[in-house]
Amino acid sequence: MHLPSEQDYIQQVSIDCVIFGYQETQLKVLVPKLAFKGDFWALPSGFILQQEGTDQAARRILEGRTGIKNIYLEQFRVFGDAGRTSAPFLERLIELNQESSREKQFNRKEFEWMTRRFISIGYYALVDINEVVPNKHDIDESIEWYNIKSLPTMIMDHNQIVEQALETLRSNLDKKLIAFNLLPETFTMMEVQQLYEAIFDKPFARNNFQKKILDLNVLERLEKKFTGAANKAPYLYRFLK
Amino acid sequence: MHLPSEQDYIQQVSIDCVIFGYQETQLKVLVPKLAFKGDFWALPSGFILQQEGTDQAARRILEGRTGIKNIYLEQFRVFGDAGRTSAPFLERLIELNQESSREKQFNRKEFEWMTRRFISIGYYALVDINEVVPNKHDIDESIEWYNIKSLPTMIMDHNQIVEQALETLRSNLDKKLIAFNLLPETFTMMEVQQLYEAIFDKPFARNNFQKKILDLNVLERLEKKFTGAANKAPYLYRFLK
DNA sequence: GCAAAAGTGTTTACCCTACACCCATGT
DNA sequence: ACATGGGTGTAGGGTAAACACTTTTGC
Repeated sequence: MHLPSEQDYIQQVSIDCVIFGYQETQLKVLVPKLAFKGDFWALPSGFILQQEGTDQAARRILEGRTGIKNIYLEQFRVFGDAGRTSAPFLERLIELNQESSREKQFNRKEFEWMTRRFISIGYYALVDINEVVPNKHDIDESIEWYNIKSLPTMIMDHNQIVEQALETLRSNLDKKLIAFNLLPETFTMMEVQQLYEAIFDKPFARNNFQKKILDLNVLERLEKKFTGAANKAPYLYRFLK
Repeated sequence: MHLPSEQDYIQQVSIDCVIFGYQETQLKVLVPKLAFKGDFWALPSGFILQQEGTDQAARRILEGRTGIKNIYLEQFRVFGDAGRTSAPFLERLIELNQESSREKQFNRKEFEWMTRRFISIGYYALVDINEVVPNKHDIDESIEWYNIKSLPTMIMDHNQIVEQALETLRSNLDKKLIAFNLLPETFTMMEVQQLYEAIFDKPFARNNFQKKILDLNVLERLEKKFTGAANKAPYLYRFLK
C-alpha cells in the first residue's frame, strides 16, 4: 500500500467500504485481516485523491479489492466524531509487533499522519460474489468473506459501520431495487427470496413473495432451470436494465 | 467571520446547513445574502474544528445563525465531486467588486485556501421559526427566510443541496416523527396538516390525516383554541416527549 | 338560524397474508 | 406412481382513501 503522507490526498478524510456479497443463503461482507500479530480486521478503506470525487475514490478502492469496475455503491453516512482516530489501534499493533521487522516501516512522520483524527465517509457496495476475485494487499494476511452474523471484531468503529450499512441496505432495498446486484446474471425466484431472507433475517411467504417481486416488473422470465432434482424445474429470471 | 486559514480546522471539509422553518402554510429555508455586489446567496456553512465532531460543528454553525442551542439536525449527504470548489464563484465576486474596499480583505494566502476543492457534509435542521433570531454575520448583507418554492439562485451547488435535503426530509418525516420540530409548543391539527402539505407539496384529506396523526400516539390533546372566528374551536395539541 | 370549519363515523377499495390446490420432474 | 418442490388462484383481514354526517362557534 502506498502510504499517503503527502498532499496527493485530502487530509483527514477516509473512505470505509462495506462490501456485501451473497452465497449459499448467507449475506456476507468482505473483510481483510492485517498481516500483523494481534488479529486485526479492518474494512477496506482508503483516501481521496485531490483530483477525484468521493464516489470515484470509493470505486477505486472497491475495484482494488474486488477487481470489479462497474460496481454498485452508495454513500450512506459520515462518521465524524471528534475522538475518531486509529491511534489506539496503531499503538496496540506496534506494541504487539515490536520484535517484528515490519514495525520499521512506520517512521515517525507517517505514524503522525495516520494517527490524526479522521472523518470517514461510509460506502456500501453490492457485488455478485462469483465475479469477485478478492485481492489481498501487501499489508494483509488474508481477505475473506465473513457471514454478516459472525463477523470478527474489527478495529475502531468498523463493526458499527457495518451495522449502519446493513440498516441502510434494508431500507433502500425495496425502493431502489438494488438487491439484484447481489445475484448472478440469472437466478431463480427461490434464490431471490433466500437473499431477502438473509438481508432481513426473517422468513417470507413463498407465493406472496413471488407476486410482490414479479409485480415490480423488473424481471424477465427465461427458460426453466433443470437441476436434476426430482421436482418441478424453477424458471430462471434476469434483471431488466 | 474568522477566516480559517490555519490548522485549527480540518482541511478541505466544510459543512453546509439547510435550515427549515415553517410559517403561514409555507415551508421556508434560512439563507444569508453576501454583502458584495452581484447578489450572492449562500447556505449557512462553516468548518470543523480539530477537537469537535461533525455533529457538534453543525450545531455550532446552526446556533450561530439561529440562536438556538438544542436544535434538531441530521446529516443527510456528502457532496464530494472532484471539481467542487468555490473558485468560480469567488472569482466572479472579486471581478464584480474590484472598486470596493472589501476586496482587500482577501489576501493571496486566504484566497488560495478558500478556493481549494472542498468536500461538504450536508446537514438539515428543523426549527420553530418563532424561536429563531436570524443572525447576520459581518460578511452578510442580510439573512432571510425564503419560501422553498421561490429560493434565490445560490452559489455553487447549494440549490441542489436544498433539493437533496428536502427529499431526505420527506422520506424521514413519517418514520422519524420529526415534523413537530417545525411547529411551536402547541398547535392545531390543521396546522400539522398544512405543514405536511407544505413539505410534500400536495393536499391531504382532513379526516384521514387526523386519524393517521392521532394514531401515532405522540400527541397530547389540550384545551380548545378560541380564535374568535365563527366556527367550531379546534383543539390544541402538544407533542409528547 | 346560519355559515364556516372542526370533529367523528361509515363505506369502499385495495393490498398484504394465509391457505389451498395444481403442476412439473426424476426416481 | 409418488415424493419433492415450484407455480398459481382464492378467501380473509387489516389499512387507507373517499364519502357522509354531526357538532361547535360567532354573527
